[in-house]
This record gives sequence, C-alpha cells and structure tokens, in this order.
Amino acid sequence: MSTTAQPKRNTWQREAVRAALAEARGFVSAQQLHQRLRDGGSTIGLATVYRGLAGLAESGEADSLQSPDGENLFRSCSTQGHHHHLICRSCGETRELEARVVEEWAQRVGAEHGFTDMEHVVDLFGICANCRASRGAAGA
Amino acid sequence: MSTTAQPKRNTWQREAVRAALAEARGFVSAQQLHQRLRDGGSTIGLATVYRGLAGLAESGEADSLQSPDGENLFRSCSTQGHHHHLICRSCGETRELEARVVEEWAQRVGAEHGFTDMEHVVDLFGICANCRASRGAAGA
DNA sequence: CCGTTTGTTGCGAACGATTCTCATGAGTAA
DNA sequence: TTACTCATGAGAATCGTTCGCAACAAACGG
Repeated sequence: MSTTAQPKRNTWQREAVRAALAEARGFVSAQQLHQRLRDGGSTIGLATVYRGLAGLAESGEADSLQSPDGENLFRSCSTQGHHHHLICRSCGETRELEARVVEEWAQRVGAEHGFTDMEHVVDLFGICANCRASRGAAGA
Repeated sequence: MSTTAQPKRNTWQREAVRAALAEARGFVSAQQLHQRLRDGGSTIGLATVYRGLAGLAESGEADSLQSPDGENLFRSCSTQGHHHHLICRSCGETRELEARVVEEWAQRVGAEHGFTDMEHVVDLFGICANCRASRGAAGA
C-alpha cells in the first residue's frame, strides 16, 4: 500500500533544500540549513525546510540521525538503500559505510532472541587522520 | 581533575529515582518515571527526576538513548561497561547485548579510514516473539 | 542535641526544537 | 487563461528539558 509516490509538486523551495543539503559536507540540522539558505539570500521558511528535509529523508535521498543534543541531523545520501556512517567528531567529515558483518550480526542476534522485523542503528564516531594530525591530543 | 566524585548527599529522592528505574522493565522517559513516582504517592519534582537520571546515567548506573521522537530514555543497567541493546519496538522489552563482532568491526573500519578514538552507537530494534504471536502482522 | 553550612529540592519560568494553523501564493491540468 | 489544490511561510502552539531561586534538610562540629 501506498508504495507509489504521492503527487508532489515541483517547487523551487524543495529544490533549494535538496541543493543546500547536497552542498553541506557533513550532517546539518534543519535550523542550520535554514540559516544557510537565508544567508544565501533565500526567503524560504523554516517550516518548509523541515518539511523538505522530512520528505527527502522519507524518500531515501537524505539520511537522518539524532545528535546527542537531541537535534535531528540530515545528510544528503549518495548511496541509496541501507548503510551506515563513520563521522569525524572533530571536523564532521562523514563517510558512508557498508557493513555486511553488522547486518548479518543484527539479523542473527535478532533471530536468536526470537525477534523479527529487525532494524538497527549503527553509527561510528572518531577522530579522522587530518584532525588527529593537526590537533595532536585534545581531551574531551 | 574532578575524576573524584563530587560530594553528593543521600536523599530519599535520589534513591526513589534509582528504585523506580530499576523497577521499570524497559526504557522509560524521565516524564514517565516522574509520573510513576507520583502515582506511587511520591511528591518528587520533575526536575529532580531529570537530575537524578542524569546523575545515574553519568555514573554508569543507567543507560540512556534517544527515542525516535527525540525523547531521552533511560534504563537501569546491570551490565556495567560498554554494551548494546535489543529492543522490542512493540512492547519495549529490552535485552543487553555483548557484541564482540561489532566492537571489532568498528575498530577495524575506523582504523582503515585513519580514524582514532572510535566510539559507536549500535542499537537493534525488532518485534519480539511474544508480540509477534499476539499481533500477527500489524503494518506500520 | 543544637546550630551552621551548603548541596538538594521543587516550583514555575525560560528555552529550544519541531509541528501545527491557516490565509495566501504558485504548480498543474483542462 | 481559469480553476483547483497543494505547498508555503509567519507565528502560535507543543513538548521535552533546563534554569533560577528560595526553602529545606543532610552532614558536621561543638
């Protein structure tokens, strides 16, 4: 049911959100994106950014995760379908990962416990080589 | 500095939060916990529940994660140290997992990309056997 | 046991992110 | 072009969480 896409209209706002998201290198929050668009001269509304982002996330064009602060972060996704992320805690650099091992592990563990319809959240955070080199060792 | 615990006082409120959390089977939100305590006749304040939970989470006695709604959920943690969770999307039943495979994978992937100081977020969601039996197949 | 000291509590206000409302504006089809 | 709808945008409304502050009570010394 409802696998068919609803009739969405083509608006410059939707495109602007998509573009701005693609432009952003790491994960960005809706508010950040809205700010950037505004800074870029756009008159787009905050609510529209939220709506656009939600749409992109739903259609798989964007990926969303929650920051530790409880904010929703989005990122333009090149890899369609399921994948995970490796994110630099320092510079925000993000890489998409495939994780066959983890997929299988998740399935197996789920099955062992009698769980079905498994989903999982797997994200890796670390300090990338660049940041490590330029910062040496900076504490928390 | 400040690795040493701050001088915390022993109050019945703190104990009440701890007890209520231990009582709860799955993950609970601060608000839920507060409600239960109130229902139980306690006059504890909401802010205190928040403070108590934050304290428990920090000391490792409780584990916290964010619900898809952006709420902070807490759970009393028996397993000290690092571990993951398998959570039933339907009834909230939660099991603590060890995930050697995943730990190793995370380290390896991080290393391959030149990342250090790896951390990761890994949580599994599914429908447990019980719920599956009693609900058959309920769509989204 | 009593007074002092100072971290805790609890209330309500403040805050911040997200969603909703609704009148207006712009795609789309005829 | 005209009509029909859905999308937009501004601000209000929501909801979870944190803050500020005065009263309180746990730990301590005498």
